[in-house]
Amino acid sequence: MNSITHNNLDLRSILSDKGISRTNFRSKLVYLFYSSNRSLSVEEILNYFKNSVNKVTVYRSLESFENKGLIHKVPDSKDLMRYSLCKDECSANSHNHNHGHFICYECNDTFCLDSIKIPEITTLKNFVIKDLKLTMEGYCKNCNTI
Amino acid sequence: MNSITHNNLDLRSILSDKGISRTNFRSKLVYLFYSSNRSLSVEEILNYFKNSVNKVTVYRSLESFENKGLIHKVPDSKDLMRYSLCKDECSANSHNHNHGHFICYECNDTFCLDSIKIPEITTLKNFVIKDLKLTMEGYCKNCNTI
DNA sequence: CAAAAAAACGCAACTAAGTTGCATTTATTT
DNA sequence: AAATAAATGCAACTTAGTTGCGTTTTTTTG
Repeated sequence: MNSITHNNLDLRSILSDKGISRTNFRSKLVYLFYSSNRSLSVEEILNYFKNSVNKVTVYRSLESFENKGLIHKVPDSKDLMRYSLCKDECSANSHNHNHGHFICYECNDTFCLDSIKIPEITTLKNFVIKDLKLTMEGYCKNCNTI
Repeated sequence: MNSITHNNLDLRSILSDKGISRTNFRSKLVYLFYSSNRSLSVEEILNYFKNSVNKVTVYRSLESFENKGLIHKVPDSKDLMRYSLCKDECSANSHNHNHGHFICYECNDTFCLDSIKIPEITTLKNFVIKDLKLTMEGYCKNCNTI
């Protein structure tokens, strides 16, 4: 038995299916993304793996995962690199990012808010909009202790 | 005659009025902001002054200008430090940033879009929103050459 | 299954943006 | 004008991320 599963999902086959080399570290990393179910920064990943992996490997693995449509960049309050698992509608060549993001001050997680549709801007004459980002910060549903 | 003016505005008295030390460099820097009438990055400021000023001085001057309500941070496509002159409604203790920003791919300027009101988010239960940013990227009215 | 090719890894060294401490110079206050 | 406060420049440092390259692991191919 050589497979890692999470919620009946064979995580190691996910790597092969996406065309990502199934190395020891990458298998563990994809497991970390699925089991933690939150956005991850490089620092958080390095802490999780203690010193058993080099930071260069982390950066290159994240880059590869992103290129193959497994994860995507999300905004961070300190403008660090941070990644979340892609939803089904993302693919290798086109990530679906037409949604808002919420960054929590407390847990530092970034939430993709698919329910928030970004409004169409019509009052902006002579400007060509190629990309549009709506980012919120505050306290998320888990950390909101008011 | 010891004053620098721009559009009948005495720029040196602006520094005194805001409680900012009126040094040689700071006088020239405030003039640069008013005369270029665009957002500026540290790199652009250093290039403008060639090597006649130290980067530390630039960083500390920008910090001081911001604290005194003269300029404010604006987003940058590469997440660098970038600043714009404040409008009247900004003061030392409260900057008015409840507006969208547009970043131009071509000239790298960032435009504060006071006309764009950020929509109220009501569908986000149990999240406490403390800050909200709407950022657009593309080609501005000057660089849009279609 | 073994050999060849391709991709991933780790190390060290590097880059870019920004920060800090401290001695010196310039402004402001009294 | 002297005393005080703030700004400047330098060098050294920090943090986040990148690059080159020799070695190891994985994947492909016969």
